[in-house]
Amino acid sequence: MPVVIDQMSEEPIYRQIGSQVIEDIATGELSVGDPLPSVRSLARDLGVNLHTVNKAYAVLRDEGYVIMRGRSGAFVANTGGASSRRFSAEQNQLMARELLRLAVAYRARGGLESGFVEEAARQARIAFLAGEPSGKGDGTNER
Amino acid sequence: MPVVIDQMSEEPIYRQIGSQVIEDIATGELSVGDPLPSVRSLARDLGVNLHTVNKAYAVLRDEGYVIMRGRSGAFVANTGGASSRRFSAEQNQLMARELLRLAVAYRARGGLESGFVEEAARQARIAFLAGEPSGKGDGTNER
DNA sequence: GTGTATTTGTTCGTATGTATT
DNA sequence: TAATACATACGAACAAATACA
Repeated sequence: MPVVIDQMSEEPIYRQIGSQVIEDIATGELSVGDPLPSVRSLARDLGVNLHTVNKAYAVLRDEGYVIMRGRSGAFVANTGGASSRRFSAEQNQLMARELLRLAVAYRARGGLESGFVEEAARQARIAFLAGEPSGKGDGTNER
Repeated sequence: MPVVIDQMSEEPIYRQIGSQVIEDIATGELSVGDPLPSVRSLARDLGVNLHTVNKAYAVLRDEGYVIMRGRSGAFVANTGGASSRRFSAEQNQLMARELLRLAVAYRARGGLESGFVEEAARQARIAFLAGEPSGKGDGTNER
């Protein structure tokens, strides 16, 4: 996957990298599931900092072109850039697993099924009550 | 014990394995005392490294779902988390935070409050469906 | 029983992406 | 931009348990 960087260009380097990766996907040079070079190796080849490549990859990920895994690196995603459709099905399945895990642990502590459901309903009320999820994720503002 | 791994998922592989083992325990497919596949065999079946499976088992052990006897393998412990049988307010507060986090994320994906509560109730039903540990002769012979 | 081979979990080291400073 | 620490995943080598002739 040859990538050429023009240091004199006005376009940011991370954008140049990203554009060329998208180009390769479009032309078919990169297929779905293909691995991208690691941020370190590509950064070395291009003579830029690894954060520059990482930035490029992160943007591509946010745009839905690639997916990134811990050690395996970055891979071409199966969406041609359709960042909008962000697999809610997978997210829901993941959430279901988490809920089951919590429920099993709750039961193991001696809790009852009704107690778990009630607690879930209570937290749901809090989550959907807040007009703006300002502090996304964190739940220290319970009461 | 069929385990399915999604290499493209954002959830770490070791977590995917662990969640599905918990699921099998909750549904009764895995009973107390049942041996889990060896880390190597399962790793080979899944096409991942043995350390990934080992990590999954280690987490399950720390959470109390399984016990590991050196090189004899891993076995299902007496009902998830039974090691900490006491009703812990601290644990429940942690659970509440998790629930709130899941609910907020669910809402962010466009879900409704009723949908979240229903899903929680469904998972709770599964979790409490498994056979109650009828005071069996334990079996946690440490060492 | 004994020696060998296989299987198993463990230890050490490495590579990678991410977050923090 | 650089440096660091951390979490995830993999590979090679090791030591204990097991199986077998």
